[in-house]
Amino acid sequence: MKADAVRGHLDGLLLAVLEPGPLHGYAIIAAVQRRSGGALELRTGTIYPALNRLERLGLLSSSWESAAGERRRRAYELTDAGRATLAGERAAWTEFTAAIGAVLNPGPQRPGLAT
Amino acid sequence: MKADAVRGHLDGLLLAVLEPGPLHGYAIIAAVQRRSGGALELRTGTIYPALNRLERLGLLSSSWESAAGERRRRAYELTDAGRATLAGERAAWTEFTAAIGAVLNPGPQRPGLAT
DNA sequence: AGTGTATGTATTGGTGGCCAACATATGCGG
DNA sequence: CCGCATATGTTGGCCACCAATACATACACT
Repeated sequence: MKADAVRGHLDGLLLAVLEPGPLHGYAIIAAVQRRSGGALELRTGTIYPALNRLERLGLLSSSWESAAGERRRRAYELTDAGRATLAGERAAWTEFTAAIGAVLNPGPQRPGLAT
Repeated sequence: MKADAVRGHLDGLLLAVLEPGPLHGYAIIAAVQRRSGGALELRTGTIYPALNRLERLGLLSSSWESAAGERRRRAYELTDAGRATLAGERAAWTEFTAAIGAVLNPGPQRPGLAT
């Protein structure tokens, strides 16, 4: 998978992996990698600014977890607005793949029956 | 569809619309738009440099058509290398959608049955 | 006690690909 | 002869993401 592959779809990925429950940055990277079967390897320089942005937009909320004997970690959680946006991202993804897919793999042409 | 949507997939689109036969620039834009159901509207500033690049790479060949009573137009045609690359782009597209899709819409989890 | 490794958060600079805008030319209908 | 649709092309700019870097701490090992 080329480096730049997630371009334009990063927000959806982040929101999606946070849907089941809160995660911190490192765990988000691991979750994306796992759920993609190892195909997507996000970098910290990619997600931290993105998480920050999503929080500023009100799609995520964060809180520091500092259990004793643990490094401090910041857990991100979906807000209601985030959930709504995630639904939108999923719809956009469907449209996007349909559009590109239709050009890349046009179904069997049936001349004369096109609508 | 956001403006930047085709980023990273442009080459595949161009090769795909040229698969059935040669087309000139303007017709390529129209073909992509038609096959995508109107969702993808490429700009001349997008495709002309791209077509040039693909020709330099040997994936396309071009020839000027100048029928009498017609504006001059440059028809682009797939080369064998272009056809091979198109196959690769299709495979890459499948991988790409599988990866993003798996993160965005993880199938019903079946704990304990994961492979 | 000291060293290394894995975990964890964060910032900075750079790049490349696409778009918006612009420039130009011509066939054709009114 | 004027405007519109068709047609090919160039230039500048933006911005999202990556690579590299920096730093801090828990824990295992010696």
